[in-house]
Amino acid sequence: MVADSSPRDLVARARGSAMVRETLTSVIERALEEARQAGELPVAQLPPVELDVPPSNQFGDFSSNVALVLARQVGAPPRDVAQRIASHLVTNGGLLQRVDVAGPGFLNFYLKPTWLHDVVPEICLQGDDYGRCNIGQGQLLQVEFVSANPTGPLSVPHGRGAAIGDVLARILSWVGYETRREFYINDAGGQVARFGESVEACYLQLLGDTETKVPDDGYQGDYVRDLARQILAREGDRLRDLPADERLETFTRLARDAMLAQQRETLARFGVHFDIWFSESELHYTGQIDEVIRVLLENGNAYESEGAIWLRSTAFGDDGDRPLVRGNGQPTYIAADLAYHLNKHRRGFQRVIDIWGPDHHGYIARTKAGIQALGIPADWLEILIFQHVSLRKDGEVVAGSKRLGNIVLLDEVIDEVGKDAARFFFLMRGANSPLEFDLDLAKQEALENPVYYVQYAHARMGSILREAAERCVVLPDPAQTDLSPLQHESELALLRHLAELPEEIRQAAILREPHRLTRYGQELAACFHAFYRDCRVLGEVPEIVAARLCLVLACRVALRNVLTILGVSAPERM
RNA sequence: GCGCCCGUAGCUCAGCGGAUCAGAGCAUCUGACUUCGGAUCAGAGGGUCGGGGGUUCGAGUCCCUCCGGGCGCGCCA
Repeated sequence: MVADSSPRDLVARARGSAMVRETLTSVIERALEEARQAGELPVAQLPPVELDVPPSNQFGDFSSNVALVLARQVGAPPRDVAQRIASHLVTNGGLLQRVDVAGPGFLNFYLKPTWLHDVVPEICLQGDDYGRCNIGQGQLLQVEFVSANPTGPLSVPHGRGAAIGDVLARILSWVGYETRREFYINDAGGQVARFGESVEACYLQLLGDTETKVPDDGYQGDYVRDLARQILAREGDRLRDLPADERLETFTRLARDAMLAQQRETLARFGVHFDIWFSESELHYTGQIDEVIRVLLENGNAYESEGAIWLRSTAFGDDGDRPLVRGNGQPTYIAADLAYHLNKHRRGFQRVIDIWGPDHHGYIARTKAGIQALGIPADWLEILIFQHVSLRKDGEVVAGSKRLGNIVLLDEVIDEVGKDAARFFFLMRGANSPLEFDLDLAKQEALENPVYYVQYAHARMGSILREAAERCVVLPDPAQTDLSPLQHESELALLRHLAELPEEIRQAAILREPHRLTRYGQELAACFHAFYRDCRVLGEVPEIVAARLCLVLACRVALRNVLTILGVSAPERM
């Protein structure tokens, strides 16, 4: 049952599959360079080498379209170019077994068959770290998301933003960034004051005041009255007799704190924890907003007109100049936001990603213009917009409109479908696509539900390993086990998927697309279920039992890592 | 009017730095349990990738245009 492994082979194995792409890429790059020096590729600059996994393994383990990309520059038919490259590829003694030129000019690479088997011990060796890499090189990076006004509970769209931000942050830390999650509390503007005013009015009404009404542009929901009741229960009627401005200030503060606490609690049960809660009002009272305005006036990127101060955002590609300070002397939201981003920049973040809802896309141009006006490069800040969320319930689509007052709360969704399903569903679509969240499906404890499908695969892995223990089968050491019995098509397909995890994570990070991992999880689960059907683990001859148990161990590591990144639990039993 | 997003199978959506890209899940139909969890799996039907131009040897994929849907365009945050 022990492999034919000399120590040297084991070393080679341990370096194994995560480096397969890198190794192959450098082999190709070397061939390109040699071909160029031989005068066969007369181009100034060689393109980056892209490796794809072909749709069918009859096209090899990996393929590349470099020849197709180069053909025009070289001025030769793609297949000829491919042939020239292929002739410089070194195949002897290495990873690479064979290269084909196929179709219009693809290079198809066939690797030594053992490369897939080498994946298993490597995964088991790396364990919780399988899938990590270091393209971020420890750069300090911030993801800012949710950042709701503290004037109400979090709703469904906040949930989508929270899931995207949280998982993107985790993905980025997996690829080597030093990542911080930050929540910007918009607690300084007129909205918060109006909210305080609304709560204050309810409070006074509870004390029998029939004169005071909630302002028309105030907040009307039941939660406002609930909050007033809580304050009444805790503080009694003593707030009634405070001087008017002090009373409003008090209610604004109490209301803000209460909503913030509630939002924080909702996020916690959603599995989202922020490193920093940054208060907008801090920017006001520390003079950072005044400073930004002064700087912009001094460097000529702001000017006074019509009694207001304007950001010259048109100088940086925006459609119009934007007010920074109103006629009444109050700074606008943008002024605060620019001060905030300058603050982030000063805190040393090498890159910042803001995740905004669809209603904010109009602010991208002015914000980017603003930071440039402050001397910060436009690409230092990335703004990711996610699209609208609708809910499907009992076959009907629920609008979730704020205007109609029927907003659905994130808490309600978590209550109904649970944290795991909620997170998973929010991440099933690309941020650019509108998302229809099917509550009925998310709630089902059945195979149709993708979350259960994936989690069930994990539970099934656990079940096999438990059953093995029941039967007193000793768990094999993957590094010492001959894995060559893994030859069934289902086993090979599973191995290929396992080998791709690091690349999937890398792509999800580079493209800022967390939804790739929910899809990957579904694919991996599907591969595992197919393997389970085709290949019995226990009760076979010992060599096969050992090899397949190793495969199961590796699958469990990979799937658990995916679920960990998604913030979805990986149950041993269901 | 301007801007952003979307339009791919009956439904919800992947694929969009061109080729090896016509895909997944659900729904529908048909099959598979003395055995590690059938909460599973296999198979089938189903799409001129919104329309039309263009670039290209080659276009869901890039460009233009039109149509349809969603959302934004305050000295609100």
